[in-house]
Amino acid sequence: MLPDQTLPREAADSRNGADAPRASTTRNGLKITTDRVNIREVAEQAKVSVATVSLVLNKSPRISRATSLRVQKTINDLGYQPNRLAQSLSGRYTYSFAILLPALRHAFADAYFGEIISGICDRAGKMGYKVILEQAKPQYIKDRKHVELFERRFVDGVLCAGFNDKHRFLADFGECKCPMVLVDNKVASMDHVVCDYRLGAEQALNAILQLGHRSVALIYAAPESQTARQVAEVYARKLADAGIPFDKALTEDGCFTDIGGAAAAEKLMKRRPDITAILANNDKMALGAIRYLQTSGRNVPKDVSIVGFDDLQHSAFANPSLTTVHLPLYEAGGLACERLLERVHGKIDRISENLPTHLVLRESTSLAPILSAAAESARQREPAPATPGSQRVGGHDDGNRG
Amino acid sequence: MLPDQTLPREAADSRNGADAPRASTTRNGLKITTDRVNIREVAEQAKVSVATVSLVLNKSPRISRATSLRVQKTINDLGYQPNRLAQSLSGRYTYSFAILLPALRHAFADAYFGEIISGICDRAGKMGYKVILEQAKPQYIKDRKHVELFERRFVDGVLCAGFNDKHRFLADFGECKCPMVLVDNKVASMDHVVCDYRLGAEQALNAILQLGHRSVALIYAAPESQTARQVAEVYARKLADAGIPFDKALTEDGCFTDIGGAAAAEKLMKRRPDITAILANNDKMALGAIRYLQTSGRNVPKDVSIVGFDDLQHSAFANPSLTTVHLPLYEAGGLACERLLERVHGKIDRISENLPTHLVLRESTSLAPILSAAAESARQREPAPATPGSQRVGGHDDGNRG
DNA sequence: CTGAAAGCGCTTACAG
DNA sequence: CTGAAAGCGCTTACAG
Repeated sequence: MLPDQTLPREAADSRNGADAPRASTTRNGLKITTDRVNIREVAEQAKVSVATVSLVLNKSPRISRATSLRVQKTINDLGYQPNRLAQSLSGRYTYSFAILLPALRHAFADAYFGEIISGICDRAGKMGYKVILEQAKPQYIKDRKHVELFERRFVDGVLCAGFNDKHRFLADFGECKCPMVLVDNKVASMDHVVCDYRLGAEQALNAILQLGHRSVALIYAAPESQTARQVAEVYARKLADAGIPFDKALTEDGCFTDIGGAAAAEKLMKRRPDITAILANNDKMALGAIRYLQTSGRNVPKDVSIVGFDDLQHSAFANPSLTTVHLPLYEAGGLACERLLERVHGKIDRISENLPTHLVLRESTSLAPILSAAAESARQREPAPATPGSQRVGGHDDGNRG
Repeated sequence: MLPDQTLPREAADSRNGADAPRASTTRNGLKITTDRVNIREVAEQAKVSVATVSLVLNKSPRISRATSLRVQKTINDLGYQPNRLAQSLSGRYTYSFAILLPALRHAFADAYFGEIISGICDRAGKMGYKVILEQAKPQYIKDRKHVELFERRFVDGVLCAGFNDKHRFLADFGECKCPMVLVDNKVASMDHVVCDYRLGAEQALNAILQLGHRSVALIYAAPESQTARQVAEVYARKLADAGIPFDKALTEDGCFTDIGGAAAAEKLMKRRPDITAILANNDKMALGAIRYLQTSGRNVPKDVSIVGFDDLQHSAFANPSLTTVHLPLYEAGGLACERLLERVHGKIDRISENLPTHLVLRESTSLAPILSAAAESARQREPAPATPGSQRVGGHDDGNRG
């Protein structure tokens, strides 16, 4: 009896050209052809019809156990693998999804997108799906390549990350009834799986206010992004709740980039040198702000505390390590993938998920300077650890998903 | 006359279910069906055979200009898009490549791989190829999914990044005659496109030695990697050339990670407190080393200079910004993609490319402390710029590719 | 429970 | 220069 996991055998010799007639030889008592084995050969060898092999392949309950086992054995013996082009051409599904990103330079090198992509790929792999990578460059959209993805049968669905209200082409998917889900973004009433930016902003501002900061700035980005607007809203509300009136001069656009974050921090500090804390809408802008503050002679966190959003892997290795709102981007990617498949199968017709965040307290935040000075005399100094420890705050892991 | 770039028209109404008989109506004088248009309908409308449409589609020179134009117009009018599953099933190519990465956690969030992936995707898009993402997890290899990529006709070729001599499964591609190219790695005699790590190491060590450093450490990684071995070789040779004997105690494995880099720096500095410069085999380890040095009370670069390899985007935004060997990873990905296509088409049967590097001088390097002290008195201080400037050294852009 | 046959939408010799 | 026909390798009603 053969072991359970018989590996497919490779017919290594290919003396015949691709167009030569299929030459079959008998070796080890098994029929082996020099070309790829197809379903017809399996059928012949197992003495059943091609239809039966197909049904076995697709685990149809209509096939008797005996027949199924016999066919299965033949499949293993011959090392048969169904041609997925033929499967998809005849069948309903391509078993592929596309990830569509904005037209940023070297977009796939961005750690934010990388987390989402990793989450999607891992989950897709487990579901038997392949993932292709696409970027929405202007010419791409003009040529309607995003719709072509479906029309030419490349994919069953698309996962979009990094888009906002301004990306009007997103509506094309809805018009074509093409399954599409936004990951970590909301646009109109489209399907989405997002991190809870409101909750994240609350967690960040609770920490900042608790540390005694009263002059708190916001480096925002892309007012076209619904999640970014939510952060701005919570920022205004939480300060108001603490008796601090909203001041537009304390907010600046950082364009989601490190350079933009540095530039925004510079404008803010020049306008309001009394700022003692800055909340940034992502880690890159937060790190850019730190960079500016340090090169302008300020100490982070003693002079100014910084809080970001994302919790990218290298944010823990910055100096100082970054206090930030952890966004479950990897999980959002995976969940979007799963829901998208259910959507493709018609099991659900609406995707709307909201994943909880938590704050990761690291070195870039401290007491407001005025409190810090008071506490200084009463406190002992401890050496900083080599590897930055992180403290998790406000985790809502009981799953308050919408 | 219709404009040149007529967009395909969508039959927006789908009152008929998917399985309803194909309903054709006439609107605007054009035949429009509620289902996807296929090649047969184009042929009927253009009053030619299906074969002719196919030949027009594939720009065969055997079709007369008049016929070609007429068919082309019908294609535009009907908004016909060939089903690529059918094209690939009948034809020779899938028009897809796979990117295969090692089984690291969240591998796609890694900026190093991200640069390579971006380079591949951009070039593949221009070549009309799609790119799918795969990860070589243990079970994946055990199930021979990497070979299945070809056997089940998912792809025409595979681009591998991040592997080394220990990844024995790479040989499977050669046995199956499956086109595969290694990006930024060499293994045995397999096809590859690499950055010139020898040149990079020379550029880094030239700079370090010129700054007067004599006690120079190396944080290496993966001796199974041929490129990493090359850096170690050049390190030993350049020091020897400068009259500094090789000392194993000055080298430590950093496992290619930031944590590993920090740990390696700690071991090195405890063993040899006199070290004034460290060369790390990648940026992550370099940034980890900086992190350790700073938290242990040392100043980078005044006490210890650090040089990395990669030039990742965020390395320019570290504090201090990182002096590093720029690896043309984006370009390597693109070139590998291009060569792989030539290999698939049988135009070449061997890929071996070597791309030049250059050093980017930033803030993490300075004169050796002893020289620095001497120079101190004679030098004026300048304030550091907000955005770190970079100085490019040793660029060999005249293309000395092997 | 299984088989014969039509069909998915293309490409590619082969004829003319 | 163009067409009729076979074929790529599957799936899916439809019969029995």
